[in-house]
Amino acid sequence: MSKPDKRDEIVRAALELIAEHGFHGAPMAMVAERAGVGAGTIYRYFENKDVLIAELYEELEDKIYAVLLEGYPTEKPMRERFLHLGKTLLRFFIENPLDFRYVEQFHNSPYGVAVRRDKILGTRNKNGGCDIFRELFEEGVSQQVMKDFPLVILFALAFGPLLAVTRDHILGFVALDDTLIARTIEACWDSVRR
Amino acid sequence: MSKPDKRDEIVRAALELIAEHGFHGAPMAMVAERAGVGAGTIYRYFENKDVLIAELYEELEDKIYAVLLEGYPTEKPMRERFLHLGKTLLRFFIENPLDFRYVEQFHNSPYGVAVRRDKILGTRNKNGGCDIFRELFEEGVSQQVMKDFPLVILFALAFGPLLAVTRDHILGFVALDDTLIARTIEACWDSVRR
Amino acid sequence: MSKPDKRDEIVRAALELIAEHGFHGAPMAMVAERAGVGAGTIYRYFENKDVLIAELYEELEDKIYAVLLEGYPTEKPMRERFLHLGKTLLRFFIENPLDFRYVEQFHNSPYGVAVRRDKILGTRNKNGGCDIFRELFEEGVSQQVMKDFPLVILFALAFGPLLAVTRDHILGFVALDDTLIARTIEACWDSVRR
Amino acid sequence: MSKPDKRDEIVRAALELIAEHGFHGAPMAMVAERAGVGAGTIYRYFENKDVLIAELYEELEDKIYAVLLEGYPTEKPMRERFLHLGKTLLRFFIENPLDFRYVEQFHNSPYGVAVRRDKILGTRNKNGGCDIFRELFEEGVSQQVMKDFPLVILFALAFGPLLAVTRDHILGFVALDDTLIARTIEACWDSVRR
DNA sequence: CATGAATGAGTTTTCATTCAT
DNA sequence: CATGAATGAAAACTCATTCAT
Repeated sequence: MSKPDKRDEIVRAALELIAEHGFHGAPMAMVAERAGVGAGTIYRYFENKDVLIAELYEELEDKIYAVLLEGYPTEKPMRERFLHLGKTLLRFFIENPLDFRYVEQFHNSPYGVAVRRDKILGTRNKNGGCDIFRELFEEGVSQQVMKDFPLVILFALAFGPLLAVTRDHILGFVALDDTLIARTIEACWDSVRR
Repeated sequence: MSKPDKRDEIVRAALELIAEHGFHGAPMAMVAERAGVGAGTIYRYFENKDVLIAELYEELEDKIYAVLLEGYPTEKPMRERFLHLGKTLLRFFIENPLDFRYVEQFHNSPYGVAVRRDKILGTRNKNGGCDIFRELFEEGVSQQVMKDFPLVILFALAFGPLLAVTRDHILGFVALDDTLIARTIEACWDSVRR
Repeated sequence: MSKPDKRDEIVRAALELIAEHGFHGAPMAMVAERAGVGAGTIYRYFENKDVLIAELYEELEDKIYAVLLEGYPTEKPMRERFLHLGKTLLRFFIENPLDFRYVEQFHNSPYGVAVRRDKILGTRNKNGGCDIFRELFEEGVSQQVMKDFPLVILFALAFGPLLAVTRDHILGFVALDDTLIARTIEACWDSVRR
Repeated sequence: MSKPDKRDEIVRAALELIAEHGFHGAPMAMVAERAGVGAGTIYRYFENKDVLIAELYEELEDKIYAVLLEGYPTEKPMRERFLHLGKTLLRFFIENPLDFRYVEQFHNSPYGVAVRRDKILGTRNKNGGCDIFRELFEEGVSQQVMKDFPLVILFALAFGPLLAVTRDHILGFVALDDTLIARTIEACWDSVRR
């Protein structure tokens, strides 16, 4: 019972520090201190810093996928499903800025590139909630509701603005409320739908 | 003739290394080595690493703005102007992947955030080609051709997918040709237009 | 037992090297090597080189004050008290040439000037054995046993020759024995007494 | 005519910078800049930095000796000659704080120790105005006007307070006027006279 | 002669990782 | 298992000196 506790503390501390200061602004000693454990203890749970970073990312991904799947209107029309996913994701990021900052940092690092490569090439068996998007887009294309783009481009049209908008919100460049969130996602829908 | 040579070599080396390995994966010693100069030489041209990073970014920005303005169809309808900008930018990034990677790294760093803040708040007098977008979007909104969004969100809708798509192309996840580029930018237009 | 050991070794190594070669002739790497520790270890005990230098000085000061106060003839006439202090200090420096060299280096550096300023302006609460001199001189002036000089000048008359003579002894320009020490301090007394 | 000009400018620049910032706070490039010459030019006049430092010191010494000898009352009694030397030197230093700071820096450095050694051991043929003190003290001892001390100690008794007092004056710890100067030197005389 | 751009060895400091306790 | 003191390789930056122009 004490083992998972420590692990969780380490993960939480790493998330906070990396989200705020970046990978290089979060020395292991600082992570250990904030987690309330010894520096060496981290290495009992994670082989090294890279592994800690990668596992932390995977946990976040799982968390996000769980949120996305919750209340996902499987039977509703595609547009509604798209809007649900977009709004849920945007809201999640806005309410969990640390998670967002971390995910962003991760994607913009060598680690992130490798993970994406695996994911897109389908190497990874566990694609998590990502499949939900893939299915949605594939269905959208095949049913001629969405534009006939490669999946990767549909992802870009849907997520690109979403991430950019979240960043701006967190940095205080724009204040997103529910209305604006909904309208933004609808604009994204305009870009993917026929 | 030898002064600009060295400076250029340093800038080129920094661009390559930072684009490929990030700011922290490009030690000054490595930059010097790749530039074919002594380590101390860099400091004759740039006060410190931060200054080198910032100046390199500014040079890239100027380069990009010049490209965007070239052949900009001032008199044509808004849609065409938007498409021109989008396609030109996308093509530029695809043809200059190092520049793209660098700009991305920069934006995702403390430096970049500060610069964006200045730009959005209009503090910087020299906003370069950025103004061209601002004007376009402001005109689009006021003439009710574009959706009535805050500027920041219009930026996100236009650039978000563009950057995402470029990243994927560079990583080899999708092969963008002229047709795909045109269609992608048109999809972006769908998201901003009424 | 190992913690004080390392710290002591570092302090000792720093004292030796700085005494012999000056602040700039004692790189941290050299201090570490002579102390038999890793370079990074120094920074576990001292925040940076300046702090190491300052703390080392304070330790020396405490040591010196302790020596001065030991056997200080509080009740004896002023002349004897003066001679006691002078002779004790001179002997201490001669027997601890490294300490002397270090204190001298320190006083002749920006650090030292700041410390002296604090001391003279009485800003520092802990003036240590320095007070013993101040009291002696103040009493000497008020009782008209000493010349009516500002304190600073009395200090100069008493310590100036003492430091100069120690330096010469250490450099081998003169060989001070107990008799010569006593006579030298008596000469100093002649300069301050009425 | 232009050669000595440059040399003088270099020497002046070095004096100013070293006096103010110490040897290590006066890079050759800075000396060159302040002197208004190219960095390489310094090396046409001085083999290296050490030589520059040493020659600068010698020039200062000559200057000081010249001042001391001017108006030296050869025929007057010893006391008056002593007071003349002391007061003249003290005044000179107070009026030329840069010179003083430089001389002090020099004495507290490896360079200075070597020079003093040469001087005291009489190795150097050119002892400059130092001889004037030597003669005075030797005469003082032999005529039993001064205490029977080794020369080195008499030097210490005379110069020690003088340098200390100058330092304090420059640092603003005491304000020396003509009266205080005279009284201070008289106090020094008390310490050397029988 | 004069220059000042170029150099690279040397300096302080940080931090991921290990290992004796 | 947990610890955290110790490590040393690596980073940014400085500066005395040289040498092509």
